[in-house]
Amino acid sequence: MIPVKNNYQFEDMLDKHQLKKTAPRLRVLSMMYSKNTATSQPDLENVMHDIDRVTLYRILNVFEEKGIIHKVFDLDGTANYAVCHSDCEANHHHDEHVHFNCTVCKNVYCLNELSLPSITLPAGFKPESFTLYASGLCPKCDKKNSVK
Amino acid sequence: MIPVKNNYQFEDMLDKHQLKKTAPRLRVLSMMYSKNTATSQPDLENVMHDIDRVTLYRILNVFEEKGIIHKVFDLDGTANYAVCHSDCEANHHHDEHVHFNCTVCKNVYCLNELSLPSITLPAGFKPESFTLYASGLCPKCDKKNSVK
DNA sequence: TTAAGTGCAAAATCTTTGCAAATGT
DNA sequence: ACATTTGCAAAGATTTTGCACTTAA
Repeated sequence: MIPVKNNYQFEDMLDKHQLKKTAPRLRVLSMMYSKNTATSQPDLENVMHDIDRVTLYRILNVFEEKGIIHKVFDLDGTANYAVCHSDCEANHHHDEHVHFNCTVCKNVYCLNELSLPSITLPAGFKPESFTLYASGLCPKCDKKNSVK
Repeated sequence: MIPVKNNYQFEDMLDKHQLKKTAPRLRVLSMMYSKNTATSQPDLENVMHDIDRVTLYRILNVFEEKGIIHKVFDLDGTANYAVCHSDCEANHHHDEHVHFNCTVCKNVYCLNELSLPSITLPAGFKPESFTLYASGLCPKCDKKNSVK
């Protein structure tokens, strides 16, 4: 699990990447670290009405460039962003884990704890990274389903 | 490998799905079966200048609904479509294979021949489908790279 | 003949760009 | 003080919708 972080740690993260510690950036970081699912630009926009749409796009882009978050597309093709493991570097993500996209609530979970089984590709293909996507029912939606 | 098909077979495919055998649909089918990589709407648009942009969107959508093709997003989040295995059904795709996205030519290859190793998800997750995405150099781009 | 499919125009989204004002260091 | 970041307006790009015309069956 990703450990909970406080505001000082978010400020440190921005410092480390030579980013100014602005209110919008700290709020985005805080929101992303408070969830265990990935966040899309619309998710941010729905909550942070006072921050400009464009600013949110720019924050997501710069965080991705710096390796603070990584991008993952959900079943609808919407870009979702999740906080990276400590071993992510700028422009070189180590996001070789499993992404789970719930077909009901649409949330994208990064299952960082699972490692990928190795797989051999046909001759000639030189893979640099792997991601496994699973889709189906997440624990919450599965529970709701069986209760009724 | 997906066997090469002729025009009669494309007409049969449309028949089977209660779709009218129109020229635009036959041309899209023919193009998609002639390649071993997935096709995006822009790909079609670039080649078929005389077919309306909207028609191409609609053809891709109806083919996907009928289970003739399936959608896969590339590294840029662009929707690409690839012809399905015979065991795909309407709205229930069996595309549990490996997708390879080349970082140079951007092509998406469906490696149908590879099956996925089974993987156990954390408790509570009920997966319905899996897809493994790999990205890196495809055989063509790797060859070009090593020649120079 | 008529239901389905296409083309065009226009609307709705989604994302990026340019620039002046505001903010962090 | 100065470079960075933000907000706003506008441009670009992508995808969808409505509707009249055309085509396949």
